[in-house]
Amino acid sequence: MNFSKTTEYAIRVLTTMAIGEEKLYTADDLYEKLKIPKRYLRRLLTDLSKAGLIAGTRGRTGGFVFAKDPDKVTLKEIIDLVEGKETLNRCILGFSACVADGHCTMHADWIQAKVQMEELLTTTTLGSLNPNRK
Amino acid sequence: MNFSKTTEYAIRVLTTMAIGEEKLYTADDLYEKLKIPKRYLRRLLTDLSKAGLIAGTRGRTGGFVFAKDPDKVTLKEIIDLVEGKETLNRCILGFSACVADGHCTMHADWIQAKVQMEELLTTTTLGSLNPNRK
DNA sequence: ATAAAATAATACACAAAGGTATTAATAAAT
DNA sequence: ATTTATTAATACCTTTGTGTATTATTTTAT
Repeated sequence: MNFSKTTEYAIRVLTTMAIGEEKLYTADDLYEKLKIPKRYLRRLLTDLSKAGLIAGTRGRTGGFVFAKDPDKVTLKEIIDLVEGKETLNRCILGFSACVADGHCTMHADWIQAKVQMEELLTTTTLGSLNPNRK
Repeated sequence: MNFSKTTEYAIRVLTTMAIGEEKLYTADDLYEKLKIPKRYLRRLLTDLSKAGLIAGTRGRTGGFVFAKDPDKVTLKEIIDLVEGKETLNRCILGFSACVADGHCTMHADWIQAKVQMEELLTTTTLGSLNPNRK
């Protein structure tokens, strides 16, 4: 029941940028704050800006800016982006094949638990994670 | 929100053995039925028998037998065995560090979803997955 | 213009998970 | 005893996620 480290990194970076006071963050700023491996972080930032979630400007006064409305970016979006869409579209527990060959024997409880998780992922936005709001 | 492929394999093998009619399964039987890569399956079976969930006997009439009461083997046990105990003991979403540095900003909804999942994993036994029971 | 400070791109290195190949050991059937 | 069918053990290969190194590009300050 895990997401990849990269997904974790992405969420931490984005929440930091979406919630924090500052608007402009350099890669080094984020490194100091989050201690995500420097070079890896750089690449992640480039990917996130390609995806349009943040925007990077180069040069001496450059850095990254959060480029969306925090209330409109859901965790599901981020997961889909980093891990690929199929991740959450699989059988309960994330299995690609159902357990008891052919018939899915998962009970209503399971379906409910899964739906609840997905519901949370699609309704939880970066903005809603802000502890200073509540 | 995935478990490893190996965990998936383990659960499929064990449910098959716990629920099925036959008692003795050779590695080839299980391969035919489940199409899990042959050699990898062999190794998994060896691991599962070392853990005491199944018992293997060698020789011409050999094979593997399910060695426990299906009603007493939980999914959590299997996951812990294959992936290690920490897997489920991490922050919500499986993250090792909380999202907004220091304060866990996850709402009660999240905790509830996690608890529900864990509850299901500890209460769902192999026996309870049997579609012929209900 | 030149230097400095930042991102961008590309290629390489490492480790773990997944999967394969080979050989050894065991036990029953003949 | 020999053959056959099985598990057991070990070592290797492949893929993917993670992390590093190097170099190029852009922009501003001086």
